[in-house]
Amino acid sequence: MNISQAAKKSGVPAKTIRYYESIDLIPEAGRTASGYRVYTDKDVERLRFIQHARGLGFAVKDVADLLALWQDRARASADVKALAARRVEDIDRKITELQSMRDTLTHLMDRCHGDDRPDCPILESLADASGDRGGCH
Amino acid sequence: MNISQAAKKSGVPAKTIRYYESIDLIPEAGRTASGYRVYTDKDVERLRFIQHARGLGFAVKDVADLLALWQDRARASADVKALAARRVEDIDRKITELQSMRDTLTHLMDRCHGDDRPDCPILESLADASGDRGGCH
DNA sequence: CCTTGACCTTCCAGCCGCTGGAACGCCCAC
DNA sequence: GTGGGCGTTCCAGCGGCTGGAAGGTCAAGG
Repeated sequence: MNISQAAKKSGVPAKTIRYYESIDLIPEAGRTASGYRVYTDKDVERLRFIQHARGLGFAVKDVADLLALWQDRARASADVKALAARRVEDIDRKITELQSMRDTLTHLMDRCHGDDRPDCPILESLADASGDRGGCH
Repeated sequence: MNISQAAKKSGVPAKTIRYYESIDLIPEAGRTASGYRVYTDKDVERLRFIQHARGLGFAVKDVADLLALWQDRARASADVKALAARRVEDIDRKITELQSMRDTLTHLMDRCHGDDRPDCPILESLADASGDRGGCH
């Protein structure tokens, strides 16, 4: 199967497949006599695995680790779980940060009348903001 | 005041200040005879404004818009509020996405015993994952 | 047999928001 | 004058692709 079929089956765009090959996330694909890349169902399976891991937000480097564990029959599931746990920590940190931004913004928006007059607590807060976070409760 | 003092006062690293100048987020700084950049308290105020807006996750382009509104005495606070509202929508989308990743991961982790045996629902799910999201309820 | 158009290839550039580093100049204290 | 700590410029790289140019290949239709 050629690259666009592999792309369709795996959900990974052809350009991205070539990119993954270039960074050695996937092995070099086979080639036809004329130089076209050729993919097997196994390759597609690997690409789908990558796609799912990326969909959970794993960095490409971590995906490489996950792939290695996946291939390793002697793996310890604890290693996989540890990777997942770190990813969850990452996510939690990000959610907390976003939530804090959200709180600040909605707090300021509540105080902004949002009409055609120039007075705006949002801009005032950006200009003042004595402390970085939390502002003024 | 020179760039490192402006950096200290504003919280924006010197390199980043130069970068902001290069992308025209801030006007070209004044210069001494020998070519050193010179900053006023007003420049620092502007940098602090930028820093706070970035801290709320506004893209640099949006920060430019916020700066323009800040400078514009005839602004409508509604325009500022609209920018903030779009930012909140953005944040909500991201939080939702992260939460969904988190849910999937913790669900899988609960099912992974995490010992030295190789069996691992996390890897199995990445390999199978019939549907992209949600997996298997 | 030739053309057309859809595929494939490579390589280079750009996105965002910095950040690091090289190679150089300036200024002040000792 | 010399050392070290500032400043300057410019170029490269991070992550994870994505777009586009320039060219080769392939199958179908005239």
